[in-house]
Amino acid sequence: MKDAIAKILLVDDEPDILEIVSYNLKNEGYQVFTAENGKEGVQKAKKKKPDLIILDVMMPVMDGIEACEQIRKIPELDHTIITFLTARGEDYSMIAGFDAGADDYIAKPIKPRVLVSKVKSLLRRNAMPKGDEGNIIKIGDLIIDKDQYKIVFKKEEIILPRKEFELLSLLTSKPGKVFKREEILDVVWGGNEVIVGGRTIDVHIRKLREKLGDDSFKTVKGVGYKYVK
Amino acid sequence: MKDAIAKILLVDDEPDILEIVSYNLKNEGYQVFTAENGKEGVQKAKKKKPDLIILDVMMPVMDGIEACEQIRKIPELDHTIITFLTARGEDYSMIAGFDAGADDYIAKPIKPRVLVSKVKSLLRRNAMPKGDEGNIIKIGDLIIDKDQYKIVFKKEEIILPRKEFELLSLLTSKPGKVFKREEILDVVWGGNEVIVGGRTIDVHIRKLREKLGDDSFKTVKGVGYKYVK
DNA sequence: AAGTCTTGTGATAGAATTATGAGATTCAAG
DNA sequence: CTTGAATCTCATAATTCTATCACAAGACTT
Repeated sequence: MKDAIAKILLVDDEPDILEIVSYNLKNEGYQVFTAENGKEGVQKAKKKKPDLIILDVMMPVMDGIEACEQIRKIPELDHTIITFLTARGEDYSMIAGFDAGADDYIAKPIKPRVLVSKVKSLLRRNAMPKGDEGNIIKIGDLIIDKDQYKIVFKKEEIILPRKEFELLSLLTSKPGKVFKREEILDVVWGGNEVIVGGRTIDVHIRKLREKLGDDSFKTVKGVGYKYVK
Repeated sequence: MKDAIAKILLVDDEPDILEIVSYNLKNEGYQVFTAENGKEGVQKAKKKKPDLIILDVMMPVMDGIEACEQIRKIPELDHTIITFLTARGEDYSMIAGFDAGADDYIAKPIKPRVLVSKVKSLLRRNAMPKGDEGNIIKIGDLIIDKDQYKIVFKKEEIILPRKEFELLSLLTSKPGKVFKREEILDVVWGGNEVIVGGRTIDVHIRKLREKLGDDSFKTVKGVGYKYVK
Protein backbone atom coordinates (compact mmCIF):
# COMPACT_ATOMS: atom_id res chain seq x y z
CA MET A 1 0.00 0.00 0.00
CA LYS A 2 1.92 2.99 -1.21
CA ASP A 3 0.23 6.31 -1.08
CA ALA A 4 -3.09 5.05 -2.20
CA ILE A 5 -5.61 7.25 -0.47
CA ALA A 6 -6.95 5.49 2.56
CA LYS A 7 -10.64 4.74 2.55
CA ILE A 8 -12.62 5.37 5.70
CA LEU A 9 -16.11 4.24 6.46
CA LEU A 10 -17.99 6.28 9.01
CA VAL A 11 -21.09 4.83 10.63
CA ASP A 12 -23.30 6.91 12.89
CA ASP A 13 -26.95 7.72 13.12
CA GLU A 14 -26.53 11.38 13.96
CA PRO A 15 -26.24 13.45 10.78
CA ASP A 16 -24.37 16.18 12.65
CA ILE A 17 -21.57 13.92 13.64
CA LEU A 18 -21.49 12.32 10.26
CA GLU A 19 -21.01 15.69 8.70
CA ILE A 20 -18.47 17.13 11.06
CA VAL A 21 -16.26 14.07 11.13
CA SER A 22 -16.62 13.49 7.45
CA TYR A 23 -15.61 17.06 6.72
CA ASN A 24 -12.53 16.82 8.84
CA LEU A 25 -11.38 13.58 7.38
CA LYS A 26 -11.93 14.62 3.79
CA ASN A 27 -9.96 17.69 4.58
CA GLU A 28 -7.03 15.46 5.36
CA GLY A 29 -7.30 13.81 2.03
CA TYR A 30 -9.07 10.63 2.97
CA GLN A 31 -11.83 9.11 0.95
CA VAL A 32 -14.84 8.96 3.24
CA PHE A 33 -17.99 6.87 3.00
CA THR A 34 -20.87 7.08 5.42
CA ALA A 35 -23.68 4.90 6.67
CA GLU A 36 -26.46 5.63 9.12
CA ASN A 37 -26.78 2.35 10.91
CA GLY A 38 -25.01 -0.89 11.50
CA LYS A 39 -26.71 -2.83 8.79
CA GLU A 40 -26.00 -0.28 6.14
CA GLY A 41 -22.50 -0.04 7.52
CA VAL A 42 -21.79 -3.70 7.04
CA GLN A 43 -23.06 -3.57 3.48
CA LYS A 44 -20.94 -0.58 2.57
CA ALA A 45 -17.97 -2.17 4.25
CA LYS A 46 -18.31 -5.17 1.99
CA LYS A 47 -18.61 -3.07 -1.08
CA LYS A 48 -16.01 -0.39 -0.42
CA LYS A 49 -13.46 -2.37 1.51
CA PRO A 50 -12.29 0.55 3.58
CA ASP A 51 -9.03 0.60 5.45
CA LEU A 52 -10.61 1.97 8.57
CA ILE A 53 -14.11 1.86 9.95
CA ILE A 54 -15.38 4.21 12.61
CA LEU A 55 -18.46 2.79 14.31
CA ASP A 56 -20.81 4.44 16.70
CA VAL A 57 -21.81 2.06 19.44
CA MET A 58 -25.38 3.21 19.85
CA MET A 59 -27.34 2.98 16.66
CA PRO A 60 -30.77 1.89 15.57
CA VAL A 61 -31.39 -1.20 13.47
CA MET A 62 -28.02 -2.73 14.28
CA ASP A 63 -25.68 -1.40 16.90
CA GLY A 64 -21.96 -0.96 16.53
CA ILE A 65 -21.04 -4.05 18.46
CA GLU A 66 -23.03 -6.33 16.29
CA ALA A 67 -21.89 -4.60 13.14
CA CYS A 68 -18.33 -5.06 14.25
CA GLU A 69 -18.80 -8.75 14.76
CA GLN A 70 -20.34 -9.09 11.35
CA ILE A 71 -17.53 -7.23 9.71
CA ARG A 72 -14.94 -9.31 11.44
CA LYS A 73 -16.37 -12.36 9.82
CA ILE A 74 -15.62 -11.05 6.38
CA PRO A 75 -12.23 -12.42 5.38
CA GLU A 76 -11.48 -9.68 2.89
CA LEU A 77 -11.73 -7.14 5.64
CA ASP A 78 -9.26 -8.94 7.77
CA HIS A 79 -6.83 -6.08 7.80
CA THR A 80 -9.38 -3.36 8.20
CA ILE A 81 -9.12 -1.40 11.38
CA ILE A 82 -12.26 -0.89 13.37
CA THR A 83 -12.65 1.78 15.97
CA PHE A 84 -15.64 2.71 18.07
CA LEU A 85 -17.19 5.94 19.08
CA THR A 86 -18.29 5.74 22.66
CA ALA A 87 -19.71 8.22 25.10
CA ARG A 88 -17.27 9.04 27.83
CA GLY A 89 -17.60 6.76 30.79
CA GLU A 90 -19.23 3.99 28.87
CA ASP A 91 -16.58 1.56 29.87
CA TYR A 92 -18.70 -1.47 29.37
CA SER A 93 -19.22 -0.67 25.73
CA MET A 94 -15.53 -0.25 25.23
CA ILE A 95 -14.90 -3.69 26.58
CA ALA A 96 -17.67 -5.19 24.58
CA GLY A 97 -16.21 -3.46 21.58
CA PHE A 98 -12.79 -4.99 21.98
CA ASP A 99 -14.49 -8.25 22.50
CA ALA A 100 -16.18 -7.91 19.18
CA GLY A 101 -12.88 -7.38 17.46
CA ALA A 102 -12.35 -3.64 17.55
CA ASP A 103 -8.90 -2.11 17.51
CA ASP A 104 -9.47 1.13 19.33
CA TYR A 105 -12.11 3.49 20.50
CA ILE A 106 -12.64 7.19 20.31
CA ALA A 107 -14.41 9.00 23.11
CA LYS A 108 -17.26 11.37 22.57
CA PRO A 109 -17.59 14.27 22.51
CA ILE A 110 -15.40 14.28 19.46
CA LYS A 111 -12.60 16.74 19.09
CA PRO A 112 -11.80 16.96 15.41
CA ARG A 113 -8.10 17.45 15.93
CA VAL A 114 -7.84 14.47 18.24
CA LEU A 115 -9.88 12.40 15.89
CA VAL A 116 -7.77 13.20 12.90
CA SER A 117 -4.53 12.43 14.62
CA LYS A 118 -5.90 9.20 15.96
CA VAL A 119 -7.05 8.17 12.53
CA LYS A 120 -3.66 8.93 11.13
CA SER A 121 -1.87 6.89 13.71
CA LEU A 122 -4.22 3.99 13.30
CA LEU A 123 -3.70 3.92 9.59
CA ARG A 124 -0.01 4.25 9.98
CA ARG A 125 0.15 1.35 12.35
CA ASN A 126 -1.81 -0.79 9.99
CA ALA A 127 0.44 -0.02 7.08
CA MET A 128 3.37 -1.61 8.80
CA PRO A 129 2.57 -5.23 9.57
CA LYS A 130 2.35 -6.23 5.94
CA GLY A 131 5.97 -6.26 5.04
CA ASP A 132 8.00 -6.78 8.13
CA GLU A 133 6.84 -8.07 11.39
CA GLY A 134 8.86 -9.03 14.35
CA ASN A 135 10.06 -5.52 14.67
CA ILE A 136 12.27 -5.93 17.63
CA ILE A 137 15.62 -7.56 17.35
CA LYS A 138 17.55 -8.48 20.41
CA ILE A 139 21.08 -9.76 20.33
CA GLY A 140 23.33 -9.78 23.31
CA ASP A 141 23.38 -6.28 24.68
CA LEU A 142 21.93 -4.75 21.57
CA ILE A 143 18.25 -4.05 21.13
CA ILE A 144 16.85 -2.69 17.93
CA ASP A 145 13.32 -1.44 17.58
CA LYS A 146 12.70 -0.84 13.94
CA ASP A 147 9.32 0.73 14.53
CA GLN A 148 10.66 3.35 16.80
CA TYR A 149 13.94 3.74 15.03
CA LYS A 150 15.53 3.19 18.34
CA ILE A 151 18.62 1.40 19.51
CA VAL A 152 19.68 0.43 22.96
CA PHE A 153 23.25 -0.69 23.40
CA LYS A 154 24.51 -1.82 26.76
CA LYS A 155 21.46 -0.19 28.33
CA GLU A 156 22.28 3.11 26.68
CA GLU A 157 20.01 4.54 24.10
CA ILE A 158 21.82 5.39 20.91
CA ILE A 159 20.79 7.44 17.96
CA LEU A 160 22.03 6.32 14.61
CA PRO A 161 21.76 8.19 11.32
CA ARG A 162 19.52 6.66 8.71
CA LYS A 163 22.00 4.74 6.66
CA GLU A 164 23.80 3.41 9.64
CA PHE A 165 20.55 2.31 11.15
CA GLU A 166 19.48 0.54 8.02
CA LEU A 167 22.79 -1.16 7.61
CA LEU A 168 22.72 -2.31 11.19
CA SER A 169 19.16 -3.49 10.83
CA LEU A 170 20.06 -5.54 7.84
CA LEU A 171 23.08 -7.17 9.37
CA THR A 172 21.35 -7.97 12.61
CA SER A 173 18.26 -9.31 10.91
CA LYS A 174 20.16 -12.54 10.46
CA PRO A 175 23.03 -12.69 12.86
CA GLY A 176 25.77 -14.90 11.59
CA LYS A 177 24.71 -14.61 8.00
CA VAL A 178 27.23 -13.09 5.68
CA PHE A 179 25.69 -10.38 3.56
CA LYS A 180 27.32 -9.90 0.23
CA ARG A 181 28.21 -6.36 -0.72
CA GLU A 182 25.74 -6.60 -3.51
CA GLU A 183 22.96 -7.60 -1.14
CA ILE A 184 23.79 -4.74 1.15
CA LEU A 185 23.70 -2.25 -1.67
CA ASP A 186 20.36 -3.54 -2.80
CA VAL A 187 18.74 -3.28 0.56
CA VAL A 188 20.35 -0.24 2.08
CA TRP A 189 21.00 1.81 -1.01
CA GLY A 190 17.96 0.82 -3.00
CA GLY A 191 20.44 -0.67 -5.39
CA ASN A 192 18.85 -0.20 -8.77
CA GLU A 193 19.32 3.46 -9.53
CA VAL A 194 21.76 4.92 -7.13
CA ILE A 195 25.34 4.05 -7.80
CA VAL A 196 27.59 4.54 -4.87
CA GLY A 197 31.30 4.16 -4.82
CA GLY A 198 32.86 0.89 -3.90
CA ARG A 199 34.18 2.00 -0.57
CA THR A 200 30.95 3.46 0.74
CA ILE A 201 29.84 0.37 2.56
CA ASP A 202 33.19 0.11 4.28
CA VAL A 203 32.94 3.61 5.56
CA HIS A 204 29.57 2.97 7.09
CA ILE A 205 30.74 -0.25 8.61
CA ARG A 206 33.52 1.72 10.16
CA LYS A 207 31.05 4.09 11.76
CA LEU A 208 29.11 1.22 13.23
CA ARG A 209 32.27 -0.32 14.54
CA GLU A 210 33.20 2.93 16.20
CA LYS A 211 29.85 3.14 17.90
CA LEU A 212 29.03 -0.45 18.68
CA GLY A 213 32.40 -2.04 19.09
CA ASP A 214 34.71 -3.63 16.64
CA ASP A 215 34.19 -7.24 17.42
CA SER A 216 30.63 -7.67 16.33
CA PHE A 217 31.19 -6.77 12.71
CA LYS A 218 33.19 -9.39 10.95
CA THR A 219 34.66 -8.87 7.55
CA VAL A 220 34.56 -11.73 5.13
CA LYS A 221 37.02 -10.87 2.46
CA GLY A 222 35.82 -11.11 -1.05
CA VAL A 223 32.26 -11.58 0.10
CA GLY A 224 30.86 -9.10 2.55
CA TYR A 225 30.14 -8.54 6.20
CA LYS A 226 28.33 -10.25 8.97
CA TYR A 227 27.19 -9.49 12.45
CA VAL A 228 27.91 -11.79 15.33
CA LYS A 229 27.18 -11.26 18.97
CA MET B 1 5.63 -26.19 14.14
CA LYS B 2 3.02 -28.62 12.95
CA ASP B 3 -0.40 -27.72 14.06
CA ALA B 4 0.29 -28.38 17.67
CA ILE B 5 -1.73 -25.71 19.39
CA ALA B 6 0.53 -23.13 20.90
CA LYS B 7 0.18 -22.62 24.61
CA ILE B 8 0.14 -19.09 25.92
CA LEU B 9 0.38 -17.98 29.49
CA LEU B 10 -1.10 -14.62 30.30
CA VAL B 11 -0.18 -12.88 33.52
CA ASP B 12 -1.91 -9.71 34.64
CA ASP B 13 -3.61 -8.55 37.78
CA GLU B 14 -6.47 -6.80 36.03
CA PRO B 15 -9.32 -9.21 35.38
CA ASP B 16 -10.61 -7.07 32.52
CA ILE B 17 -7.43 -7.34 30.56
CA LEU B 18 -7.12 -10.99 31.36
CA GLU B 19 -10.53 -11.54 29.94
CA ILE B 20 -10.26 -9.47 26.80
CA VAL B 21 -6.88 -10.73 25.79
CA SER B 22 -7.71 -14.26 26.72
CA TYR B 23 -10.83 -14.14 24.66
CA ASN B 24 -9.05 -12.85 21.62
CA LEU B 25 -6.28 -15.39 21.80
CA LYS B 26 -8.60 -18.32 22.33
CA ASN B 27 -10.52 -17.08 19.38
CA GLU B 28 -7.41 -17.56 17.31
CA GLY B 29 -7.15 -21.11 18.45
CA TYR B 30 -4.48 -20.80 21.09
CA GLN B 31 -4.58 -22.59 24.39
CA VAL B 32 -4.56 -19.89 27.03
CA PHE B 33 -3.68 -20.07 30.69
CA THR B 34 -3.85 -17.15 33.06
CA ALA B 35 -2.33 -16.04 36.30
CA GLU B 36 -2.95 -12.97 38.40
CA ASN B 37 0.50 -12.16 39.65
CA GLY B 38 4.10 -12.93 39.01
CA LYS B 39 4.44 -15.65 41.57
CA GLU B 40 1.46 -17.55 40.33
CA GLY B 41 2.71 -16.91 36.82
CA VAL B 42 6.04 -18.55 37.46
CA GLN B 43 4.36 -21.58 38.96
CA LYS B 44 2.00 -22.01 36.07
CA ALA B 45 4.83 -21.51 33.65
CA LYS B 46 6.66 -24.40 35.24
CA LYS B 47 3.63 -26.60 35.12
CA LYS B 48 2.23 -25.76 31.71
CA LYS B 49 5.40 -25.05 29.79
CA PRO B 50 3.83 -22.52 27.50
CA ASP B 51 5.34 -21.42 24.22
CA LEU B 52 4.71 -17.79 24.92
CA ILE B 53 4.27 -15.80 28.09
CA ILE B 54 2.68 -12.39 28.21
CA LEU B 55 3.61 -10.57 31.37
CA ASP B 56 2.28 -7.37 32.77
CA VAL B 57 5.06 -5.28 34.21
CA MET B 58 3.17 -3.84 37.14
CA MET B 59 1.71 -6.47 39.38
CA PRO B 60 1.33 -7.08 43.08
CA VAL B 61 3.19 -9.84 44.92
CA MET B 62 5.79 -10.20 42.19
CA ASP B 63 6.18 -7.85 39.29
CA GLY B 64 6.75 -8.84 35.70
CA ILE B 65 10.44 -8.11 35.69
CA GLU B 66 11.15 -10.38 38.58
CA ALA B 67 8.86 -13.05 37.23
CA CYS B 68 10.70 -12.89 33.96
CA GLU B 69 14.04 -13.38 35.63
CA GLN B 70 12.73 -16.35 37.53
CA ILE B 71 11.32 -17.91 34.45
CA ARG B 72 14.53 -17.44 32.54
CA LYS B 73 16.27 -19.53 35.14
CA ILE B 74 14.13 -22.54 34.37
CA PRO B 75 16.01 -24.59 31.80
CA GLU B 76 12.95 -26.27 30.39
CA LEU B 77 11.54 -22.92 29.47
CA ASP B 78 14.62 -21.96 27.60
CA HIS B 79 12.85 -21.57 24.33
CA THR B 80 9.78 -19.91 25.67
CA ILE B 81 9.15 -16.44 24.36
CA ILE B 82 8.44 -13.78 26.92
CA THR B 83 6.80 -10.50 26.12
CA PHE B 84 5.81 -7.66 28.39
CA LEU B 85 2.83 -5.45 28.64
CA THR B 86 3.94 -1.92 29.33
CA ALA B 87 2.18 1.37 29.54
CA ARG B 88 3.08 3.55 26.62
CA GLY B 89 6.03 5.74 27.34
CA GLU B 90 7.35 3.60 30.14
CA ASP B 91 10.67 3.29 28.47
CA TYR B 92 12.53 2.33 31.55
CA SER B 93 10.40 -0.72 32.08
CA MET B 94 10.93 -1.78 28.52
CA ILE B 95 14.66 -1.67 28.94
CA ALA B 96 14.51 -3.37 32.31
CA GLY B 97 12.36 -5.99 30.68
CA PHE B 98 14.81 -6.76 27.96
CA ASP B 99 17.47 -6.86 30.55
CA ALA B 100 15.56 -9.50 32.40
CA GLY B 101 15.42 -11.61 29.30
CA ALA B 102 12.25 -10.61 27.52
CA ASP B 103 11.88 -10.97 23.79
CA ASP B 104 9.43 -8.23 23.00
CA TYR B 105 6.92 -5.94 24.55
CA ILE B 106 3.40 -4.88 23.81
CA ALA B 107 2.26 -1.37 24.57
CA LYS B 108 -0.86 -0.56 26.48
CA PRO B 109 -3.58 0.27 25.86
CA ILE B 110 -3.94 -3.05 24.15
CA LYS B 111 -5.35 -3.21 20.69
CA PRO B 112 -6.62 -6.74 20.36
CA ARG B 113 -5.85 -7.07 16.70
CA VAL B 114 -2.40 -5.71 17.11
CA LEU B 115 -1.87 -8.06 19.96
CA VAL B 116 -3.03 -11.05 18.02
CA SER B 117 -0.87 -10.31 15.04
CA LYS B 118 2.11 -9.74 17.27
CA VAL B 119 1.53 -13.01 19.04
CA LYS B 120 1.32 -14.76 15.72
CA SER B 121 4.52 -13.29 14.47
CA LEU B 122 6.34 -14.08 17.68
CA LEU B 123 5.28 -17.68 17.58
CA ARG B 124 6.14 -17.89 13.95
CA ARG B 125 9.58 -16.54 14.57
CA ASN B 126 10.18 -19.23 17.09
CA ALA B 127 8.93 -21.96 14.84
CA MET B 128 11.14 -21.07 11.91
CA PRO B 129 14.54 -22.50 12.71
CA LYS B 130 13.24 -26.03 12.71
CA GLY B 131 11.40 -26.02 9.45
CA ASP B 132 13.40 -24.31 6.80
CA GLU B 133 16.78 -25.76 6.30
CA GLY B 134 17.37 -25.17 2.69
CA ASN B 135 20.97 -25.45 1.60
CA ILE B 136 22.37 -26.54 4.87
CA ILE B 137 24.84 -29.37 5.02
CA LYS B 138 25.43 -31.03 8.34
CA ILE B 139 28.18 -33.57 8.88
CA GLY B 140 29.36 -34.50 12.31
CA ASP B 141 30.27 -31.32 14.06
CA LEU B 142 30.39 -29.32 10.89
CA ILE B 143 27.51 -27.24 9.62
CA ILE B 144 27.66 -25.42 6.32
CA ASP B 145 25.08 -22.95 5.16
CA LYS B 146 25.86 -21.94 1.63
CA ASP B 147 23.22 -19.25 1.47
CA GLN B 148 24.47 -17.54 4.52
CA TYR B 149 28.04 -18.29 3.73
CA LYS B 150 28.27 -19.55 7.23
CA ILE B 151 30.24 -22.33 8.79
CA VAL B 152 29.90 -23.69 12.25
CA PHE B 153 32.53 -26.11 13.45
CA LYS B 154 32.27 -27.65 16.87
CA LYS B 155 29.71 -25.02 17.76
CA GLU B 156 32.08 -22.24 16.82
CA GLU B 157 31.34 -19.95 13.95
CA ILE B 158 34.20 -19.86 11.51
CA ILE B 159 35.05 -17.52 8.69
CA LEU B 160 36.63 -19.01 5.62
CA PRO B 161 38.05 -17.14 2.64
CA ARG B 162 36.30 -17.60 -0.65
CA LYS B 163 38.36 -20.32 -2.21
CA GLU B 164 38.53 -22.32 0.94
CA PHE B 165 34.82 -22.04 1.37
CA GLU B 166 34.17 -23.20 -2.14
CA LEU B 167 36.56 -26.07 -1.85
CA LEU B 168 35.01 -27.18 1.40
CA SER B 169 31.53 -26.82 -0.05
CA LEU B 170 32.46 -29.03 -2.92
CA LEU B 171 34.04 -31.74 -0.86
CA THR B 172 31.25 -31.83 1.69
CA SER B 173 28.55 -31.80 -0.93
CA LYS B 174 29.15 -35.50 -1.31
CA PRO B 175 30.91 -36.78 1.75
CA GLY B 176 32.92 -39.86 0.99
CA LYS B 177 33.12 -39.19 -2.70
CA VAL B 178 36.58 -38.76 -4.09
CA PHE B 179 36.89 -35.61 -6.15
CA LYS B 180 39.53 -35.77 -8.83
CA ARG B 181 41.93 -32.87 -9.00
CA GLU B 182 40.54 -32.09 -12.37
CA GLU B 183 37.02 -31.91 -11.02
CA ILE B 184 38.08 -29.67 -8.21
CA LEU B 185 39.80 -27.32 -10.60
CA ASP B 186 36.72 -27.19 -12.74
CA VAL B 187 34.38 -26.30 -9.96
CA VAL B 188 36.47 -24.17 -7.68
CA TRP B 189 38.72 -22.48 -10.19
CA GLY B 190 36.26 -22.10 -13.03
CA GLY B 191 38.53 -24.61 -14.61
CA ASN B 192 38.44 -24.07 -18.33
CA GLU B 193 40.71 -21.11 -18.92
CA VAL B 194 42.51 -20.39 -15.74
CA ILE B 195 45.64 -22.38 -15.32
CA VAL B 196 46.81 -22.78 -11.81
CA GLY B 197 49.90 -24.49 -10.72
CA GLY B 198 49.89 -28.10 -9.68
CA ARG B 199 50.37 -27.54 -5.99
CA THR B 200 47.62 -25.00 -5.58
CA ILE B 201 44.93 -27.42 -4.56
CA ASP B 202 47.23 -29.02 -2.04
CA VAL B 203 47.90 -25.74 -0.39
CA HIS B 204 44.24 -25.00 0.02
CA ILE B 205 43.59 -28.44 1.38
CA ARG B 206 46.30 -27.74 3.86
CA LYS B 207 44.53 -24.62 5.02
CA LEU B 208 41.34 -26.52 5.53
CA ARG B 209 43.14 -29.19 7.45
CA GLU B 210 44.64 -26.57 9.70
CA LYS B 211 41.28 -25.09 10.43
CA LEU B 212 39.00 -28.08 10.50
CA GLY B 213 41.27 -30.86 11.61
CA ASP B 214 43.46 -33.20 9.68
CA ASP B 215 41.43 -36.32 9.77
CA SER B 216 38.46 -35.28 7.73
CA PHE B 217 40.36 -34.64 4.54
CA LYS B 218 41.67 -37.82 3.06
CA THR B 219 44.17 -37.86 0.25
CA VAL B 220 43.69 -40.40 -2.49
CA LYS B 221 46.97 -40.63 -4.23
CA GLY B 222 46.99 -40.12 -7.91
CA VAL B 223 43.35 -39.15 -7.89
CA GLY B 224 42.26 -36.43 -5.54
CA TYR B 225 40.68 -35.76 -2.16
CA LYS B 226 37.61 -36.65 -0.25
CA TYR B 227 35.86 -35.53 2.85
CA VAL B 228 34.83 -37.97 5.53
CA LYS B 229 33.35 -37.27 8.92
C1' DA C 1 66.63 -50.53 -1.97
C1' DA C 2 66.79 -47.25 -5.44
C1' DG C 3 63.98 -44.80 -8.65
C1' DT C 4 59.88 -42.38 -9.77
C1' DC C 5 55.80 -40.24 -9.07
C1' DT C 6 52.72 -37.75 -6.08
C1' DT C 7 51.65 -35.12 -2.14
C1' DG C 8 52.95 -32.10 2.06
C1' DT C 9 55.21 -27.96 3.72
C1' DG C 10 57.42 -23.51 4.53
C1' DA C 11 58.42 -19.36 2.61
C1' DT C 12 57.26 -15.74 -0.26
C1' DA C 13 55.75 -12.86 -4.10
C1' DG C 14 51.84 -10.97 -6.25
C1' DA C 15 46.77 -9.94 -6.27
C1' DA C 16 42.84 -8.56 -4.43
C1' DT C 17 40.27 -6.58 -1.04
C1' DT C 18 39.43 -3.85 2.89
C1' DA C 19 40.63 -0.10 6.40
C1' DT C 20 41.46 4.53 7.10
C1' DG C 21 42.20 9.56 6.97
C1' DA C 22 40.94 13.69 4.82
C1' DG C 23 38.00 16.25 2.39
C1' DA C 24 33.97 17.25 -0.85
C1' DT C 25 29.08 17.25 -1.16
C1' DT C 26 24.37 16.94 0.28
C1' DC C 27 20.73 17.88 3.21
C1' DA C 28 17.97 19.58 6.77
C1' DA C 29 17.30 22.42 10.85
C1' DG C 30 17.66 26.91 12.62
C1' DC D 1 21.82 31.86 4.54
C1' DT D 2 24.52 29.48 8.08
C1' DT D 3 25.83 25.57 10.25
C1' DG D 4 26.61 21.02 11.34
C1' DA D 5 25.71 16.45 10.77
C1' DA D 6 25.34 12.86 7.49
C1' DT D 7 26.78 10.84 3.38
C1' DC D 8 29.83 9.89 -0.14
C1' DT D 9 34.46 9.91 -2.64
C1' DC D 10 39.06 9.15 -3.15
C1' DA D 11 43.87 8.20 -2.53
C1' DT D 12 46.80 5.55 0.29
C1' DA D 13 47.96 2.21 3.75
C1' DA D 14 47.23 -2.15 5.77
C1' DT D 15 45.52 -6.84 5.50
C1' DT D 16 44.44 -10.97 3.90
C1' DC D 17 44.14 -14.25 0.04
C1' DT D 18 46.06 -16.80 -3.65
C1' DA D 19 49.23 -18.86 -6.11
C1' DT D 20 53.85 -20.47 -6.80
C1' DC D 21 58.15 -22.46 -6.01
C1' DA D 22 61.67 -25.35 -4.17
C1' DC D 23 62.35 -28.95 -1.61
C1' DA D 24 61.03 -32.60 1.91
C1' DA D 25 58.37 -36.58 2.73
C1' DG D 26 55.65 -40.54 1.31
C1' DA D 27 54.21 -44.26 -1.38
C1' DC D 28 54.36 -47.42 -5.07
C1' DT D 29 57.29 -49.97 -8.68
C1' DT D 30 60.50 -52.79 -10.19
